[in-house]
Amino acid sequence: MDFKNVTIQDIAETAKVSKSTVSRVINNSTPVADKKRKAVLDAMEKLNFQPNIFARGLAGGQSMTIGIVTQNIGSPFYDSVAQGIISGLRSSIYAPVFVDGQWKAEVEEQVVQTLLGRHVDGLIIVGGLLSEEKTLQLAEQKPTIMVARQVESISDRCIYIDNFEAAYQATRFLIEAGHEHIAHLTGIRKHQDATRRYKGYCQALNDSNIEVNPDLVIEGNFSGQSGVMGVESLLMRGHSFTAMFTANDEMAYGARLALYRKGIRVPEDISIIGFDDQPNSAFMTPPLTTVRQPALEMGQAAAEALVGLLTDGEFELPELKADLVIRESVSRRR
Amino acid sequence: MDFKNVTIQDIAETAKVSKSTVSRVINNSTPVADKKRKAVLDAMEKLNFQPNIFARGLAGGQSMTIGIVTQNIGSPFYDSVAQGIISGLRSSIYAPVFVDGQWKAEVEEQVVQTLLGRHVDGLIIVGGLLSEEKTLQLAEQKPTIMVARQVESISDRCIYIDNFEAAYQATRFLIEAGHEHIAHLTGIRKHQDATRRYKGYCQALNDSNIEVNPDLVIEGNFSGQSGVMGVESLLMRGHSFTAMFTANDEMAYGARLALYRKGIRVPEDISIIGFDDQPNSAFMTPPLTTVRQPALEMGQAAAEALVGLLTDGEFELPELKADLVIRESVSRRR
DNA sequence: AACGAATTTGGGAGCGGTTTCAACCAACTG
DNA sequence: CAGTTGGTTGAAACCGCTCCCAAATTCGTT
Repeated sequence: MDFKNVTIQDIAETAKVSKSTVSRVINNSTPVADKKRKAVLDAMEKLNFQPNIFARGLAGGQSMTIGIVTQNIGSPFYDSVAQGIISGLRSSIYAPVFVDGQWKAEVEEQVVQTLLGRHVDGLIIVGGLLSEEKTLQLAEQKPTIMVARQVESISDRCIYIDNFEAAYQATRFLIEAGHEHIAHLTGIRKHQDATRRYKGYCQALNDSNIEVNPDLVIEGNFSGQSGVMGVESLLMRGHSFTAMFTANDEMAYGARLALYRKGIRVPEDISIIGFDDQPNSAFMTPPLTTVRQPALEMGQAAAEALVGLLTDGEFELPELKADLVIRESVSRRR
Repeated sequence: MDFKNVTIQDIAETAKVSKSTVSRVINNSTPVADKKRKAVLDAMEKLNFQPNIFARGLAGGQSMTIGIVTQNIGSPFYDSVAQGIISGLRSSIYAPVFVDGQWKAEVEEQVVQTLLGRHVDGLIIVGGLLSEEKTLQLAEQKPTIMVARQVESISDRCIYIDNFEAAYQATRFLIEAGHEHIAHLTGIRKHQDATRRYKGYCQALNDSNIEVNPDLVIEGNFSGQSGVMGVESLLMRGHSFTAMFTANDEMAYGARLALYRKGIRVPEDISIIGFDDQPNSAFMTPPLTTVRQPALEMGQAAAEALVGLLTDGEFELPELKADLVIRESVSRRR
């Protein structure tokens, strides 16, 4: 192919204009006579010109990249968000750079620094543990959108679903199916989402005049393993229950396995409802009833909003809602 | 914090040397007198200097980034590889940039171009459909490592497990457990891995003097849904079988669900063995016996090899093997 | 026809590094 | 002690692009 890199200078020469003019047509920054514009465009086409991103960054201060901080790319939820971001960015000039915060505040701070060091033009932070203060500070120096996390002071730049409400609905669904003794496996306490889901669960019970039984609430950590342990301790405690709500699907899988081991049937003996609607949940046996977070949409909306923010300062974040996907893991209690 | 960006010039001034010298201590390119080196280092420390990546890239031609092409970041296997790459790169000066090829040759070519346009210093391609010719061409112009894919002409730069062998072992395991009628749900035909796994399955049967029954082989597409459809057609065809080997875990989940729906027990009536050892497989009911691909290790090894290649031209790719993780989805046939 | 205003253009100074090249300096040789 | 030698150092060119500023051109007026 082309051996030497084609520069703006080369195309300026073949189009018989100055490189300033070339730069202008590339960036649409100043009107250029149609004739020259065409000449430039033709030359670019002919020479297969690709602007050097470093030179651009150096001179203009724009990197055309946006940094994305996720927590644990490996988990299905973060994946879907990432996919959404990718697709939301596809038609823009921005390319995503992903870094992983691993749900550790120090790591997260460090990767953000890396991103800043790479002069990303904007930031999307998915979840995470960054303190409100730091987040705010960050958002002030760099266009930032938060996904799946609510930060008071910049709530207009956060996109998230109402975890409290979603958990409330899930629990309510169980109650309406006739369940009264409903266990709950929580997520990690310091995760905002986990506590909101817990509160939604409590509220739903209260609203139906069912007292929250602390013995039926077990703290998990969002892992499958904690799901099996949760069920084991629940069983050990001896309080009977006919349904359970787990703070994510992963734990539901674990719970389901533990139950299987004990020969307890799902949903005949115990109903389970999860949270997230991971792709695999449709293939659990029985298929898991769960709360679907519109992860893909969230990512996409975040990306589009950020591009808007970067382009003309205008952006809009939709109100996304979680909804219940009803499958077969919940049975009606007579 | 620091308001204006600190440049090499600033630190040159406070250290009372020329910027050339500063550049030298940064890159260790030319010996510098200990005194000055220390002065420079101190100044860098004091001013919290961070070299401008664009300037570096422009002047030196190095971007300190490496491009990673995955297929469908969302799938567990690719995720694990990505995690491995991230961790393999963590201690290096290189930062990863991920792009998604979506298992589509055109998309893949395009994202590779994007990467090249961003002047990545090296490339890691995970899986993918790029033609051998194109791959070769790419590998010549940019240091490249292929993961989970074997390309003849640059096989020293590929890291993959022997899919044929792994499938052979899996099938053999079933045979040794006394099964003779073993079904197989294949992956997508044009994926190299899928056909190798299929061949391994055939070979294992042949070596045990069991004829491959075409009616027991169903073409799937690696999705859970294709797993349920696979089982449905298998059942429809009416040929009895007591075990099945699916080309990945996802399909095993689907198969398991379909069986559950028909009231067929696993593993009592039918044994299942999968491939990949996805994190969720340990929580299938019953926990899935499967072939573990050391995805994380592959990613890590690839990253380290690439860094080696980039640093001093030396690299080494370990021989990684898949191994069987035996859980509870296979039963002994008397 | 002449003149000022409004638009397009081109020139050139950066952006912040790397790298070549020549100058410098101290130590070593004969 | 002059002449080398080899290791350090600084000056300056350059990487490719953006953007300010002034020059050039076009246009509308009087």
